[in-house]
Amino acid sequence: MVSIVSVAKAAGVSNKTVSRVINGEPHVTEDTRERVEKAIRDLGYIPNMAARQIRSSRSNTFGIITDYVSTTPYSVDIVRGIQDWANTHGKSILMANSGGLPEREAEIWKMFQSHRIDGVLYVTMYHRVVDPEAGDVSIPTVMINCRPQTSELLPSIEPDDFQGARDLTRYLLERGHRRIGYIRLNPILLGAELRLDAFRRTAKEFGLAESDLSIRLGMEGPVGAEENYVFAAASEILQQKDRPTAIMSGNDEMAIQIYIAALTLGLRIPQDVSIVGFDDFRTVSLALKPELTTAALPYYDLGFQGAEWLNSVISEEKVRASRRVISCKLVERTSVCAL
Amino acid sequence: MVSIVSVAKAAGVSNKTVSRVINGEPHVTEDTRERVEKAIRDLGYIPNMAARQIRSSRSNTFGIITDYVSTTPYSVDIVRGIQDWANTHGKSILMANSGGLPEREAEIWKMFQSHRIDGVLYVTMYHRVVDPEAGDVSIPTVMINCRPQTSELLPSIEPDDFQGARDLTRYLLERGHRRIGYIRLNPILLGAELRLDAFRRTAKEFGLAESDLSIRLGMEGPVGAEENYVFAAASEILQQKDRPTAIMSGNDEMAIQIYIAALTLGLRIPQDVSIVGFDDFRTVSLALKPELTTAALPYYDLGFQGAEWLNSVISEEKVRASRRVISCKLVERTSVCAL
DNA sequence: CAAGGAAATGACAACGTCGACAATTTTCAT
DNA sequence: ATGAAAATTGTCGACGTTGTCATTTCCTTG
Repeated sequence: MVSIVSVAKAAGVSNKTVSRVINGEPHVTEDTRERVEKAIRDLGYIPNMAARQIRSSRSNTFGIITDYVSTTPYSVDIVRGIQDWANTHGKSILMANSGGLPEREAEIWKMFQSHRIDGVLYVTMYHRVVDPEAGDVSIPTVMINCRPQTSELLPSIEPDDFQGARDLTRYLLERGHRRIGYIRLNPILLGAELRLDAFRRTAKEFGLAESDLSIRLGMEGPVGAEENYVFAAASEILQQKDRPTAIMSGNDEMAIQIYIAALTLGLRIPQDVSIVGFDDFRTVSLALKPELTTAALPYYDLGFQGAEWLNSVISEEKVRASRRVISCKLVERTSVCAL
Repeated sequence: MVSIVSVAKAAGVSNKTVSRVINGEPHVTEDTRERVEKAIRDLGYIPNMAARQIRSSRSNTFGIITDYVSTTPYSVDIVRGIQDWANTHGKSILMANSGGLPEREAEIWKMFQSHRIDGVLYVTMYHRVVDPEAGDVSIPTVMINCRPQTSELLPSIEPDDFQGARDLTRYLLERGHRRIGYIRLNPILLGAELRLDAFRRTAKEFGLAESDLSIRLGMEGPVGAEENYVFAAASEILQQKDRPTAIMSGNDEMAIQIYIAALTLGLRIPQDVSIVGFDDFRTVSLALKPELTTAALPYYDLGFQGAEWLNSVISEEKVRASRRVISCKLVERTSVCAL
C-alpha cells in the first residue's frame, strides 16, 4: 500500500510536508503543494485512517446502534439522515444491530470502543423508552426516536407525536366532523398515549363529548407478534348507528384494514367515511386509494439533526442533556372530505 | 486510554504476553493467563482496532454501500442479514449510502479505502443491473440484489424471481384458476421481466392460452416518482366479462390497490377473486384482510450469505466470479381459494 | 548590507499492536 | 544427574501518521 512516505519520496519532500498538504495546513509554498498533490494523484495515495487515529486519538467515526431494523421499515430513513449528515461532514459510520438483545448490545458497545468511535447514535425503530446498556461507558451518545428510562440524562431527539395527532384531529374537526372514531396503536409504543391524548384533548377543546368519540384498541402485545384487532374494531365502529363520519388510525399500516373494513361494508371513502393515518409510511399512504391524509414522522430529520447534535456534543464536551422534539408535518391527500 | 502496556505493567508481564492472551495464542501458562485477564478486567482494557490494523493490514471491517435505502423498505433486511453474519464472526460494518449519485459513490469508495476495509458489499434496494464505480479498484466485492452490467465479472447474489413467480402461478393453476390477471411491476425493475416471463411460461405449460391471461402494466417511470396505473388496471380487468378468477400482483404493495379495486366493485376476496402478491412485505401482506398469499423475497439470506461469500472471497483471494440465486419461498395465507 | 523575524521545511519520536527472534525456564527421557 | 527438546516469556522494531521542535531559507527594514 502506498503511504505518505512513498509520496514524500516521489515529490522529493519530507513526510511532514506531505502531511501538511493533506491536512491543508499553512506554511507550504504553492509550488511544493502542487508537486505533492501531483505525487498523490500519480500514486493514488489515500490516507490511512487507522494510522491517523492512532496519532490523534480521534476516529472521525460515529457508531449507530439500532434495535429491530425491520419492524417499521420506513424508520430506516433515520439512518439515511445520519448518513447524509456524516457524508457531508467527513465522518464515517460504523453500524450494528442489537436485535433487541441486551447481551449483543453490550458486545456492540465494546466493538465500538475498540474502534475508538467518537460518539454513538442510539436509534430505535419505533418511538419508545429504552434503557441503554451503556451506563458505565462515557462515550458521547445521542438517543434518536427514543428516550432513556433511567434518570441519568442523555440527549434525546424524538418526533412530536402529540402535535402531529393534534393537527390531524383539528384537520378533521375544522372540516365539520363531529363523530370521530379512533383505532389505537399498540400501547407499548410511546406514540400510542401521546397520540390518543392529543386526540382526546383536541376533541374536547372543540366541544366534543367523550361519547362522540369511538375509541378502540387496534393492537397489543410484543412488537412483531402482536394481536391485531384493527379490522374487527373498524368493522364494529362502522356498523354503529350514528357511525362516525371520520376515523383516525393509529398509523398508516392500520389504515389499510380500516379501508378494507369500510369498503367491505359498502361505504365509500371519503364520501361516507373519512380516514386519516399517521406516519406517512408512503408505501402504504400512496398505495391506498384515495391516497391517505396523514402526519409524516420526521424520520430523516431525526437522523440528520441527531448526527449534528452528536457532533456538537463531542466537540463541546459538555453533555448537557436535554430532549428535543421535531414536529410531524401534516400531509394532505384525498382521504378526507369536508362535511 | 488504557493500552496493552498498562495491562502488562499491572499484570507484571511483557506486552507480548498480554498480546498473546488477547489473541488466544498458545504458550501461556494458565496462571499467567489468569493474571493478565484479571488485569484486563480491572483496567477495562479494550483492544485498539486501529493499531491492530496498522500492524496486520487487515481491518476486519466490511463496507456496505447502498443506493436508495428507503424505496423498498423491507430490503433493509439485507443489511440485517449482513450485520448478523458480521456480528457472529467478529467483523465490523462500515456503512454508506450513495443516494444513487455516482460522484458520491466515488467518495464512498475512497472513504472505504482510507479505512482499509477488507471488502465491499454492494447492495441495491431493488433487484437491478448496476455499473459500480469501482472498476479501477481492486477491493474484493460481492454484489447483493443486483448484478454488474459490465463484462468484468463480480460475484453477485440475487433472489430467484423466476422461481418465485413460477411457484405462485402453479399454486393458482393447481387450485383450478384458468383465467388469471397479472398486474406488471415497473419494467425498470429486473424482477419485472423475470416474474412476467415465469407467469407466461408456467401458464402455457398448463395449457392456458395467451387470451386467458389479462396482463396490464401497473407502474412505470423512475423509481420513487413512478406513474401508477394499478388501481385503474385492476378495476378494468375486474369489470371484463369473463373476468379472471385470480389476479397476480407485481408485488405486495400493488396488491393493496387491487384489493381496494375489487372491494369497491363489490367483489369478495377470495370467493369472487383470488389475489397473490410478491415480496412478502409483511407490513402489507399481514395488514391486508384476508392476509395475502405471496412469495417471500429472501432479503435476509441475501445479506447473510453475501457476507459469508465476501469473507471467503477475501480469504481465498480467488475472485472466481459467478452468480448465485436464492429461492423465494411461497407463503400461503388466505387470499386464494380453490375453485 | 546586516540583523531580525517570518516562512518553509525537515528530523525524530510516539501512538498501540504484533511478528520475528532471542532468552529463559521447564520437562523428560536417558 | 544430564542434555535436549519443548514450553514460556521477553526484546525490539515496524506499521502510517502527526506533534514538537530544530533547521534552513527568504524577506523586510533600517
